[in-house]
Amino acid sequence: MGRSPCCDKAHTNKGAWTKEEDQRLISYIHSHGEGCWRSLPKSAGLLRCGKSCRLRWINYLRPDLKRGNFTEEEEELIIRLHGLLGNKWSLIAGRLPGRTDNEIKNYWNTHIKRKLFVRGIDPQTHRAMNAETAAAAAVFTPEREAAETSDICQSDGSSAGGGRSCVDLNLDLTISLPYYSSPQPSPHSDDASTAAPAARVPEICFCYRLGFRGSEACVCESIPEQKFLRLATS
DNA sequence: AAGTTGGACAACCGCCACCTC
DNA sequence: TGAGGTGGCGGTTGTCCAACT
Repeated sequence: MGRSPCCDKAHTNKGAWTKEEDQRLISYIHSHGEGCWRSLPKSAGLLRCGKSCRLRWINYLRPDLKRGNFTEEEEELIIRLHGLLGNKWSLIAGRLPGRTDNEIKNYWNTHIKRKLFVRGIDPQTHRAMNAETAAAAAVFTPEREAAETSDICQSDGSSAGGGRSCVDLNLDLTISLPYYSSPQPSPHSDDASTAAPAARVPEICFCYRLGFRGSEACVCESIPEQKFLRLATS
């Protein structure tokens, strides 16, 4: 006995989405929010698998998606993150606002892989592929690391130990509030600079980061004091 | 002009982890 | 505690289209 199929394949559409299907999905999610993907197609009047709806929304229809070409900065960040995380596309996507794991995965396979090959670097191991290129393309030596880091890091003189802080390269993968190196004013703390690092929280609605949108579930905008509290107390 | 090739990207598939009962 | 349901993830495939022969 195998697992039950996620949907009735005999009565679902496959392939490219039509404009009408997109519109149905968008309007349904706008009025009901994300979630319960299994029952969503039926409720929204779509002849699609729930998984397909989720994928279409996350990878293409979400309003906060950043369309268009990847910038040099994004590309370098992806390479560095891939070197650290491997094929953890969702984690990498989490560090690139507006980009999806699918988009990054595709970009990696079509652009970056080739570029690394040209450089003589194995895209999987991020190491030189042969002895000839090893000397030139050796990675992760302290000197090279420092030189490459300078590309995506900026000197702001505010951080301890050298006065450097990396731009959005927080690799803390624990489930917690994000940490920012530069102090940000917060209504929860009178003096952010004197607070312990763990207590410094930025002004970001975590409901939003979890996928809630505006009026759907989040009331942070109307009650600023509740930012973060919903996650912590629920 | 027609056929072929290859790049780009959307979409699907199967597996896994987590949650609920 | 284990079975089933569900969502999420990564790998792979399918399709479109432009460049090339």
